[in-house]
Amino acid sequence: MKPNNIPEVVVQRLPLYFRAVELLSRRKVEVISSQDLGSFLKISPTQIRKDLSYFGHFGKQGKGYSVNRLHKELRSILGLEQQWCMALIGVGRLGRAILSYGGFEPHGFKIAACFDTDPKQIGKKVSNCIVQDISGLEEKLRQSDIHIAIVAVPQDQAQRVIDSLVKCGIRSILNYAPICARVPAGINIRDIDPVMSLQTLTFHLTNIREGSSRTR
Amino acid sequence: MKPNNIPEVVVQRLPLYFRAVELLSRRKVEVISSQDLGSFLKISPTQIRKDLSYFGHFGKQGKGYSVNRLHKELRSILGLEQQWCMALIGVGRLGRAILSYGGFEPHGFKIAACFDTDPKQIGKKVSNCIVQDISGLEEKLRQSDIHIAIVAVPQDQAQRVIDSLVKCGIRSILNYAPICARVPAGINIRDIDPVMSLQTLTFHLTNIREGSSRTR
DNA sequence: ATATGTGAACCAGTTCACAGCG
DNA sequence: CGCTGTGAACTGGTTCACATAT
Repeated sequence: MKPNNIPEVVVQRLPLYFRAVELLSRRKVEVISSQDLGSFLKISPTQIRKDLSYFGHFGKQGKGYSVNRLHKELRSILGLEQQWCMALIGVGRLGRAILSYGGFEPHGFKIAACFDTDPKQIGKKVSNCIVQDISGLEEKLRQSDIHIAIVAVPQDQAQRVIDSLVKCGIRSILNYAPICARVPAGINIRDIDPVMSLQTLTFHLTNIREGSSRTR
Repeated sequence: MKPNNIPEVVVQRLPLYFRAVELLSRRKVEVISSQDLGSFLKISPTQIRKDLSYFGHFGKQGKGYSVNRLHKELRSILGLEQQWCMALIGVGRLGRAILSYGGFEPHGFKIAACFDTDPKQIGKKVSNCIVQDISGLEEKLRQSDIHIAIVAVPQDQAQRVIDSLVKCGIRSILNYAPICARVPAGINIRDIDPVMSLQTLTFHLTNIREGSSRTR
């Protein structure tokens, strides 16, 4: 049961399950049924069972899922047993906000280096991180174990930066730039764009209609 | 052709189209075919044509879509002809980052008020915005035209805050808190959680397999 | 000739229904 | 008996194929 072709929708729900199970674990809940987990996450129990069954038989019939077991399994499936080092590209207003954001480290994600092209920034220390010239990226990647890059550069520089990240061997990118980046097959990119989210909200506000909606 | 039941997936692609068309407009491109727009956005031309056809007949056979026309239409469809005022709830580290982020205003989204529960914060000025007690929210909503709330409070306060937002009549929420919030039907909530995005990336890094992936 | 708009065909993802196990 | 795990049925979203317009 070591799968190799999980639908992407399923992969996107896994972190959700993990988060729920972390919470349950903290609350000392020991067993949870797909029923209860489902009503908590607003996902159908069948969905949850099917998703989890891609990876193994974690549940106990008649009982449910051991929270502890599920926690461990999801941690392993998602690759969260190690700490992940990341490089931040772009230390403008957005980049600085990301650097000062304390939400990554508790989850095992660490910004280990930051880069910029602006000569005025290079050498400066921002949130305990010395800004380096982006030309040093490849070398830095060799000597440290950075596997994820966060892109926080302006729109017009983003594609170029992403290209050089890929050339340096980065395969995972968290992209905050408002572009539809072109990446070769095998490279994973995840976009974060609050403005686009807001625009779907205003669509609903403008086109008054019933029914709530969600995304991930 | 004024629709009332557009699939949510379609709604989520509209901002993407809008962004592309904005860019094309800036580049003085006058006409674009679904073909070309598709290869730019990595979306099939048929998909684009079908999506747009929900809202009208914007294209010209044999030519393509007038960029200008499409820009205007999408602006109208998404409700972006007006400026939207937003309330930010929570001015901790994350909230401050959001306040200082300059990416909202150029797109017509303005943080018009910010709130917190921490007495130490109340009355302080953060990025030109005076922090108010959250108890003043309902009044503030009455006197201004705020229709969107941004939630940037800690996990354990988020559901409570969202409940009171809903009670105050807010129907659109951009949620940065790592929770699966319960909202009544008719309320739209969009979650932004970079950690979850990172976790899907580490899944792919850990379970080495081919094929790139994307989300929105 | 070229590109849109759209019903029909197709496919992926979700839900159903139930067998199997604790 | 309760809840998981899963093939089968279904749903809705995407792509195909072509009629239609310029």
